[in-house]
Amino acid sequence: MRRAFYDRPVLEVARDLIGGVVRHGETSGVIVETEAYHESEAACHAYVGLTRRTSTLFGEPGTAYVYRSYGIHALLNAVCEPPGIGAAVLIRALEPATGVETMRRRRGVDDLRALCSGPGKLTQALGIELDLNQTDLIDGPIAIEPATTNWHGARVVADRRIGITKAAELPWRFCAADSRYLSRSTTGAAVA
DNA sequence: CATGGGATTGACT
DNA sequence: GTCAATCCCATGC
Repeated sequence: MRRAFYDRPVLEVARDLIGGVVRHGETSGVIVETEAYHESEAACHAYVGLTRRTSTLFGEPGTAYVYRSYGIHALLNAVCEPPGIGAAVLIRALEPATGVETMRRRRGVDDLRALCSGPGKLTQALGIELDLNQTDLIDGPIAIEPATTNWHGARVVADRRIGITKAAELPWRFCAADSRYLSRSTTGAAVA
């Protein structure tokens, strides 16, 4: 993607990333699930304002925000909106594409559907750790490529975000309808 | 400096 | 369905 792709309202970016391809080294997968986070709502890390932790979120759009969750997992986000606004899209699930054997080795499981069907799983499968926080998604080790033509027009459904206690009512989770590689099934309605 | 809380996962009842 | 693992970092004394 070009930087301008991320320099837009985070909800639009979250929806438009469905079908895109995340690549790190030889491993890659098609994005089938995302969530949007914005400084205006309490579930977003940037809600507390500018701190050492959140400085990445307030930086250049098209930057990777990688942080540790529950002391165990690394979670990957794409920073959005202009500098000074804290917003990002959490990449929650991928359909494995390339480097599948490497993913299986890193994950310690064989089932294709278990490799990247969760935000902590996909970072493990792609070998993404905290040292990649703040790296550039336009010209850095992690790349996000546009959707291939067969993903254009793919149906997207919106739903409530998963695993949060604040602002849980917002329908800011976006999923490829009928994908078999989601972290959880959906109940939401189709999005334009 | 001590404390508390997670944008999760996998193992177990 | 329940629950512990484990660490970064914000906050408060």
